[in-house]
Amino acid sequence: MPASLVQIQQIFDKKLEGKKVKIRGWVYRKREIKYTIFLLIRDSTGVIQCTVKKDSSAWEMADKVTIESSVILSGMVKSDKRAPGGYEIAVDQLTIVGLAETFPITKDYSEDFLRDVRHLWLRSRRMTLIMRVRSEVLKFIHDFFRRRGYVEVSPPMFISSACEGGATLFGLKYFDKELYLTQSAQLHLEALIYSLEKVYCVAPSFRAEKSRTIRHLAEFWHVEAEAAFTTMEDMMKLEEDLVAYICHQTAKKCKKELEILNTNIEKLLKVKTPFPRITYNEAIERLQNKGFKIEWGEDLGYDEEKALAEDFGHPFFIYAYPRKIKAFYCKTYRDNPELVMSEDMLVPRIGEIITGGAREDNKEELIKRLKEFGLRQEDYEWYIDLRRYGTVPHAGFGLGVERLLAWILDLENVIDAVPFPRTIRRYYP
RNA sequence: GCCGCCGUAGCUCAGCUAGGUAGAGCGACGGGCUGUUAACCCGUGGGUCGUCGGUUCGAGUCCGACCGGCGGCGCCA
Repeated sequence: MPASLVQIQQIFDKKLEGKKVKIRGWVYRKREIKYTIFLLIRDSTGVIQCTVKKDSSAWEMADKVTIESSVILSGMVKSDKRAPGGYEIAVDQLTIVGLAETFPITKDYSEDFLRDVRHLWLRSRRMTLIMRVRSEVLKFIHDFFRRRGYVEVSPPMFISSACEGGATLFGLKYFDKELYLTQSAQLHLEALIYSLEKVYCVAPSFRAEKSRTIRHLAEFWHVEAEAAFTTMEDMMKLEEDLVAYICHQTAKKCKKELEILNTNIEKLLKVKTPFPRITYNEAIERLQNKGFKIEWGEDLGYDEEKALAEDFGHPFFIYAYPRKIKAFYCKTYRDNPELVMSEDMLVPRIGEIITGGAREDNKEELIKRLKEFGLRQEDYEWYIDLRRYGTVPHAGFGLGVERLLAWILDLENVIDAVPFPRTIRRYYP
């Protein structure tokens, strides 16, 4: 009977003991003693020990094979207490698909070195698990929005005018013109609510912030949503529902990955809506009581955010900020124009994971605010048009995927939440 | 942009305080071992000590500049 091609996990799940199987994968470990070669073979589903005896016709190939070589092998599945996981394959046939040169990653490594060989480190168990969870989290995000009637849209990456501060734009040559990489899809999403009403996207945003921290990437994945006939309060409810949904689904569907990654699953299960909400004024008061030297009107620094986050231990909101420390498009409170309807969701250790709020929907107010920020009206005429033709109260938000993942998975740095991180210093591989 | 730390073998590091022939472990290679669990034992190779300059009879070590990286702040998701 010919060996049937299986994935490694099936050998452990389906009790293929006594059956002849064929697997394809990579050599994860190789250990040799006089009459036996042990090969630990990994594929995308798991790792299994394979034994090659000296009298086997596969001996010659097994002797030659190196760590990380790609192979196809077949043999009998046997139960053996000495094998990791309880099963192993007694190999009778081994083909080397790609003989690997000496693999540079060994048991002694530094963070720095792993960043240089990121393209190879992605094969590690740890990175593989993180990438799987990332994939699931993205799926949960799409599931959530679609159930709520949101339409996925595809915003442009090339833009002609800034959304956030102009200093953090990446400029680039666009034919004979100067353009920028987008910092946020928000402005373009706003244009789409006039027909679709509720829209969202998952797309990269690019920011030339010269930040050297564990929570900044020059290219990060941004979940953004925008909805018509919506207030900031509606949006905060949507945000907390989304984050709670992601946490609960991840805890449930990625239990195995979270356990191997040694993640605090309890933390995810404890996430409950509604999240605590404090105003900016309350935040300042709390901080002053804690002894922070901060005055009303100043923006919260990372130390301040961290101190507040420790009080809650869970995601929470700060809202109603001073107008001057938030973006031009934020809508002011009509009864107190010094404050804007802007809100941040913060989590312990990482800080801000979401910023959202109501957008200024009055044409005159918007033009006034553009001037206040020293922006040229002609660069934003298309955006002002959205207030000229059937303006509507609306709100939206942006969520940083890597920051959320870093919090969920207790990662030390957001760079591990993305396969090929781009920071001010790193763009290779 | 400001502040701090780091750079020695393919990898992880010691050597620097107090200048005097370049070291260890892992990996690689060769050998040994009848079941290994990132095996173990014996052996062999492997270095412009980040770069340039200075001090000195002599610099990995002391001094200066530069380059590269990591982290903190600010800014942000």
